[in-house]
Amino acid sequence: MHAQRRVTSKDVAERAGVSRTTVSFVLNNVPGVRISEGTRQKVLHAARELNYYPNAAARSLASRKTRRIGLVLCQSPERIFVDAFLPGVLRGIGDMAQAQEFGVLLQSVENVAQPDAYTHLVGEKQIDGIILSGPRSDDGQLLALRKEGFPVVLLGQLEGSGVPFVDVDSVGGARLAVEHLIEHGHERIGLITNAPPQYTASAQRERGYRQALEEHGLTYDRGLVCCGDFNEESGWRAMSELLEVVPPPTAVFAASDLVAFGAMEAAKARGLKIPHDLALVGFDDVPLARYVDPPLTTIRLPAYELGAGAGRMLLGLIKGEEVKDTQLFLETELVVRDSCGIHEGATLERSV
Amino acid sequence: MHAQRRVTSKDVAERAGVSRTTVSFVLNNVPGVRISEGTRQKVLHAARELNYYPNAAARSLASRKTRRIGLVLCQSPERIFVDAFLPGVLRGIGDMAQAQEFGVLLQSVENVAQPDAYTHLVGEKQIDGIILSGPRSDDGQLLALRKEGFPVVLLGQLEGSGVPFVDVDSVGGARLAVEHLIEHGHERIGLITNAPPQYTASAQRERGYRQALEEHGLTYDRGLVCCGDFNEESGWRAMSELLEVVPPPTAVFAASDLVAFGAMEAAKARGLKIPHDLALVGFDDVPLARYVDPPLTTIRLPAYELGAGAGRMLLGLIKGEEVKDTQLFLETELVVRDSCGIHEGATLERSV
DNA sequence: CTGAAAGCGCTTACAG
DNA sequence: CTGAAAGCGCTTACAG
Repeated sequence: MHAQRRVTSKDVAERAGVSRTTVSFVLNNVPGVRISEGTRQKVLHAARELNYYPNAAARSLASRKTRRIGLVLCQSPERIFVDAFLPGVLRGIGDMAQAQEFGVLLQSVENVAQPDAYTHLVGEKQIDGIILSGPRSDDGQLLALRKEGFPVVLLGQLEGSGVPFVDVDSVGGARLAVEHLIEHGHERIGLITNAPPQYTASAQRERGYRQALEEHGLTYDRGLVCCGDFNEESGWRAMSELLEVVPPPTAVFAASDLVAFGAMEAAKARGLKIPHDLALVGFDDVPLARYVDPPLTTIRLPAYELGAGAGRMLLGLIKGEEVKDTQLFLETELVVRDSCGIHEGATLERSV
Repeated sequence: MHAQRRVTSKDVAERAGVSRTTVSFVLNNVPGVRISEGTRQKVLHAARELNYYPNAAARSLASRKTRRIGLVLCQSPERIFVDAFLPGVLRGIGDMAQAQEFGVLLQSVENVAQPDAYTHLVGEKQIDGIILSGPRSDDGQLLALRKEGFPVVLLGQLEGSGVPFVDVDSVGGARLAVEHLIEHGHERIGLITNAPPQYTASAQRERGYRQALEEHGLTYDRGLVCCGDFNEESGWRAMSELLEVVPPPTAVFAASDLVAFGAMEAAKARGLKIPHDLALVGFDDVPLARYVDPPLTTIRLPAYELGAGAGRMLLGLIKGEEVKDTQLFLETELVVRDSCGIHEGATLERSV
């Protein structure tokens, strides 16, 4: 069907009256090689006239570079959360790649720990580097790749692994949320974590909560901390527990919007009005945070920037540039809506 | 760094004591070539021992096949909507590709109409076929590719173009929504379209609305139809107009959840209780539809199946299989929640 | 500043 | 059932 003799660099060379070497030099803009402007123009012209595209396979084979990066998406328990940010992250990575004329090869993986989940991409030389979203410590391939010196950037971090990453500044984000509550007069602030404490992000968000309290002279009360588990249901349960505490908290920081939604429903089910009877702040700013009732005050994650940051870092690594900062924490932003109560007018009366 | 002499098919051949031809034959399972079981095992063994991966570039160059499909994502005005389904669609495509050992190359495109938005992928022989999401009629490249016989499958349709596609059965979905309302006693049912009528999906959803009315002996009243424009704001405006009509509709079908959210707020702002004073049904079932107040009854789109269907069709086309059904309409599903009012117990009294 | 030639690592007629 | 050899279309020392 679409056979029609392929245009090769030979055709371009002939048309321009030069060698294929020269064609390659000008089309790739090879540094350190000076081509006379006349020759350059002739080549460019010929290429355009013939509608020439260099064959990617031939190019890769000869140059040992693929001009492609792999994006490995691991289906983690945080999936719903990851899904909400995927479009932004994808756009960030895509833009960075495109700017350098790199392609993005997508690989979804059920289970990163399975033997050949994504290393075949490296073995087959399909890609020059990898962005791995949702790294896990039981992922043996990752460390192996790392040891070989293959460029890898994590979206999220793997503590102690030394693998370059870009991640959200979760500690700072949590602190932002809790400080906001403190500044508006709350002193008994409950925490519902986003996930069990073995998850890095969970531990970090708790740390931020703790820091905020301590910096403001409030004591950390273990009894005001409950564990969430990614979904709304866990938020419901956690909030139910918190409301049993005597005296109950006047505000709750739920370190995940999804968990916050469940928590919100639980509070409402007990007849509490949010924010009047209980202030609530979430974390993530998933698209629906602004639609719940009341709209949720939360911490926004920079999805696009995460993708762009990871893309930029990986591309730097691939090019052998000296990447100074291989541990990138991106700042979050407090999005004030109604659930925290500050729009209600008065801030809480200090009760002491 | 990670130089360590590459393992090639020559190494495997030597270790197995056969020629590279034979290695290629068994590793690729070339049909019509019978290799003795002994030889086959020797080769497989050697390959495993050496941890051999065939070089993708060399393979592509020699075979003229890339084993990759391109996924081109166009940033359309429906972006927010597309975003909500991207993860599912991606998973569907990824699963189909993976099953056939194909890779997925992602390309986001600002504007499909720009000259070389994605054809360079074809020119460079990066991919064997394309899935194009959000096709537009002013996309010249598409028709050109099509004419060359390059395998293309659309996600969404381009009427009259003859390009294979998989799409949602929008007409059927809209009918489902409106029939549901009719069956529960409504006779004055307003329509807020999801977008201006030049958009295919918009025209189709309106057609479904009309069909449902006519099949149930209700007359189509132009005065009960207002135009949405993708976002909530347009839904707010449209609902405001509809509520001016005398007598006003007792139910409204908003052919997009986002638009429905705006419409819902507009109705509430006028003091109407949903579903008590006005029933509302949306379309899309975006993730947040179940979280609004009241939870929105809507039409669910099969995101995963759209991706899987497009992947399967494209792979068939690439393999030169006879693809019987190149126009695939996927069924939607009615998701009954609270906004339509049927959970309120009684169905509306017929007023005639 | 430019070119001839080797080589990247496979697949695939062709021959036996 | 298996192998020798050409060829896919580039890049890249090397030479001039």
